[in-house]
Amino acid sequence: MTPEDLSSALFDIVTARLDGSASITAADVLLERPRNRDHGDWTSNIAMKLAKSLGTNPRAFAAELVPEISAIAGVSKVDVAGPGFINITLDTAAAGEIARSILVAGDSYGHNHQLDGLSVNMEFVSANPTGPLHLGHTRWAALGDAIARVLSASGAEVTTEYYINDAGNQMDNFGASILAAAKGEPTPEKGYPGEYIQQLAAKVLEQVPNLAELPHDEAVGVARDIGYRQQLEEIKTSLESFNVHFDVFFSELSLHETDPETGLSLIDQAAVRLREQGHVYEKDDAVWVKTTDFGDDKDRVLTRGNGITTYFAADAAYYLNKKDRGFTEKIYLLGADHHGYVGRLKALAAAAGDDPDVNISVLIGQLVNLNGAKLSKRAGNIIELDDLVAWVGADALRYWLARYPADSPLSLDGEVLRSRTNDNPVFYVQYAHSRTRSVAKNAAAAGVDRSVFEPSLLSHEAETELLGSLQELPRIVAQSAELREPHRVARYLEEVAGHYHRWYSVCRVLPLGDEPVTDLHRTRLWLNDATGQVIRNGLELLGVSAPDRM
RNA sequence: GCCUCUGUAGCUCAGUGGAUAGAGCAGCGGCCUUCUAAUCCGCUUGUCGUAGGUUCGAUUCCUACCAGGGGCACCA
Repeated sequence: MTPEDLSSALFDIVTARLDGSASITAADVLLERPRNRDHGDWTSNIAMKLAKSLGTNPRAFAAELVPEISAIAGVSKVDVAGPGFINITLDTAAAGEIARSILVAGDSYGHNHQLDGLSVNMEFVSANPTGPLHLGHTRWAALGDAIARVLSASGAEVTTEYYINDAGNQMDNFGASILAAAKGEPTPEKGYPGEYIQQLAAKVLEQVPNLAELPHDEAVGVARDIGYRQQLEEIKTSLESFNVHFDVFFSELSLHETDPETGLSLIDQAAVRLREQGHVYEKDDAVWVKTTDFGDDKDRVLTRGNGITTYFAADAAYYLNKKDRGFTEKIYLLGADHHGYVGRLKALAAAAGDDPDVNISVLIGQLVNLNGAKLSKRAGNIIELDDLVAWVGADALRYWLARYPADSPLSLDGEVLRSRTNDNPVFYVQYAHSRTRSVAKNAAAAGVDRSVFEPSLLSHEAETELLGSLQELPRIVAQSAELREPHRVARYLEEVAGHYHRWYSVCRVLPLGDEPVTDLHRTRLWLNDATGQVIRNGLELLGVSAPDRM
């Protein structure tokens, strides 16, 4: 008896009762875990939802359903309570069966079909390649990667993508900064002052020892190109060490390159396409897109009076490129400092003929600060991602960043992240996992194996609670994917870990002293192992390791 | 001025219309010769920012207001 079985059985009963007088979908027949366990294992508010359209009293309607629900295999008790809740209690064996289901499903337990058929482009981080990843990027790296994982686990086809802003003045400023450092000159105006610039300059000089003798513009170009390649490699390495994977690194520069056959760049082509759709006009020597037709608060410039295209033009070309690659949904994960982009991106999607409510999602996250201090790359007081990882560990950092909703302000406290106490929930969860492993190991040594599984024996209150939480993983994952809120997985894991620790303290898997090994011990080993599987699968979705020992 | 996010226990925060609003921390008090005490058990804490509205029911949805964060380029 999985929750899905119960849910579909309930759905059939309600549908039959309706007899075509009202239509409902499976999603309407929502089964929930009641907060108060006195209200049973599962509860449904379907009677209250339907009472109005049926013109009947919710309690009366619920009461009519009770006999049929009671007849479902594995259901031991059905009550109508309060304004019309239907509270369902399962018999012990039916509830315990989930432990076996989990172990059969293994690493795929929790995966679901909520988003089957959805093709998603998930863009995040996209930091300028003019310096190392720093604190400001950590949240998007952890969150974006976790979102991609829950989407995939829910059946979506996901491509993770990093947009490299490798065009424009900033790259020249970057090159000029490296050149200045190579020559021992002060950082130029609008340049990058960080210590890493010195190291990049040293790399450039290794490859081009006569850099200082080249004509200035050429030297800037050489410093820029070599520095860029080096910096991008370091960014990729940092992301790997943070367990964040990108399928595609997309170069903005490639949007500017002209096709030798047509003489047009992707940006030019985008302008043509938008013009063909009737959304482009000229004013004050510039070329504009009428994004206000699609809800933007002002029109946007594609080509400036001086003939140079804007960053927005590249955004447009990039969006069209994603559309051409066939993604039904383009997700952008941006910081709150970019929230002004939402309107123009949505308008862009609409102008391109897409549905802005379906084909594009712009997720805005609040910024992170560390011990109250905000950091600026330009100011040179950056805290690099690598330093943070080395300081507190990738697991603690990723878990902390993933356990809060994106729109919740977040501050990092290095001392808490390093602490081995309940201040730092990652250890609470990881410890629970390692405990399941050590119990399993000791069980093997004590001759307890999984040769017998008798779920009706899992009748202790702590086991009921634990089983109840274990069966929720699939719906938690589906919900996290649907809402793009992976923090729900983290909060759920903390709940599972709590139930496990409490179970551990009252229910022994191993026999005491000279006690014989019983079927209860064997069956509990199933439950122990199933718990380990659930925690491992959940942590995997957050990109956090599940150690066997701590 | 406009847009947007946030406001829940002393602190940090969960809670996508349900029943008596939760967790961790902090505070006080318990349990280690038996599967790892990084665990567990007990006690204590609320005008869910304010005021209206929507309905069987609102911390949750809508409106206004108050307070705080962020944003409103022919920069990238």
